[in-house]
Amino acid sequence: MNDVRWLNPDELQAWKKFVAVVELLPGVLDSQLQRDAELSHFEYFVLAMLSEAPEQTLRMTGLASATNATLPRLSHVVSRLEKRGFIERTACFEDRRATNAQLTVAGFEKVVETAPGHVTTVRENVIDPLTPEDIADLDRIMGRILGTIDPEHRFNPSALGETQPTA
Amino acid sequence: MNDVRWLNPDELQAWKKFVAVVELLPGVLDSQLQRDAELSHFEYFVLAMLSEAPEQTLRMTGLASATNATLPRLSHVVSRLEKRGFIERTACFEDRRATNAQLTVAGFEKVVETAPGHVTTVRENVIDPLTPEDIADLDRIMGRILGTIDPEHRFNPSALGETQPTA
DNA sequence: AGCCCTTGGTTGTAGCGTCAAGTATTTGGT
DNA sequence: ACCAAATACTTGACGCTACAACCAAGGGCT
Repeated sequence: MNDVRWLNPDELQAWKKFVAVVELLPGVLDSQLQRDAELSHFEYFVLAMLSEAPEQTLRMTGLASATNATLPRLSHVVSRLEKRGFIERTACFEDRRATNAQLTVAGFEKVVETAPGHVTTVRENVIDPLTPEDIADLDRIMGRILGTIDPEHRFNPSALGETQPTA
Repeated sequence: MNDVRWLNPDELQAWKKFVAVVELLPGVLDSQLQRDAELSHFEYFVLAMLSEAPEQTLRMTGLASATNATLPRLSHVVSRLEKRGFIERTACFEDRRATNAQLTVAGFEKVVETAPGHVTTVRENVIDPLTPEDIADLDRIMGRILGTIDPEHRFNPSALGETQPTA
């Protein structure tokens, strides 16, 4: 029965800090965006992913992958953003089951004006406290964890090397 | 106006992976605990922190710190766990404003029987994909981030070197 | 003492996410 | 050609969290 491999002290210490960050970071990102743009971090992320897509358009499933979200969650969020005039839903011609989500002009402007404040927050709270080696280590470690918790490879590691206002 | 320091390619790549993990990991932890113990990860964390405390008792504020939670959130969660018989609230004699949360026997047993499955999940998804160097790097990096996003030092880095079923 | 500010905690409400169910279309098998 | 299964998405209900408002008790100050 007791073949459980408990965490050793080093593992436990790292895990506790990691859990704390996972618990606290979303609040930090959300509150800045909520205060400055009345957007949750996830809403911003949806708009940002669309802003980088060709024609500012993505199918719902593709957008869900790009934002690490479930389809129901995305559907609700897109509905809200549609009501606020940032996104439009259009039918997909190749597959009539599918729905395209397209950024409106107002939505694109929203991303452009929101991005600087968001990037600044990310820098202050995550990037700038780290050295270049830390960044490389973080990338490697998160890549390894993603390899296990994202077995379907929903996460798309293809889009690299951008200086655009993704985040 | 445009004094924004955008993320360079390395920073952007690491940030995207980090965000994906922060978005996906809670779901992984929650679903295992929900399935096997009908507990959210946060509920489990509350019980686990109490199980390690002297007398299995902590004041609400202390428990909120230990679990990186706000007081209203904790209050609601403790109410639920109290209804399920895992926690009891008792008055605090030194400060009559305060409330003590104490683990019941049933609550302690719940932690004991739930811990192995949880630790296994943590191992499989986070710890085991990493090398010992990765663990050290993760600890260092999360410590640096915590230093900025947790300025009031709610997070308590004192309790180290345990092999107990914290996680 | 009397006042005010702070601290500790609870409660209500509103908003977001998850889960389950449902619809529409496409695909694959026969 | 037909039917079952899979895919793409939406919807509704329920549960949890954040925020704000609130109450009670302590600590300082005069």
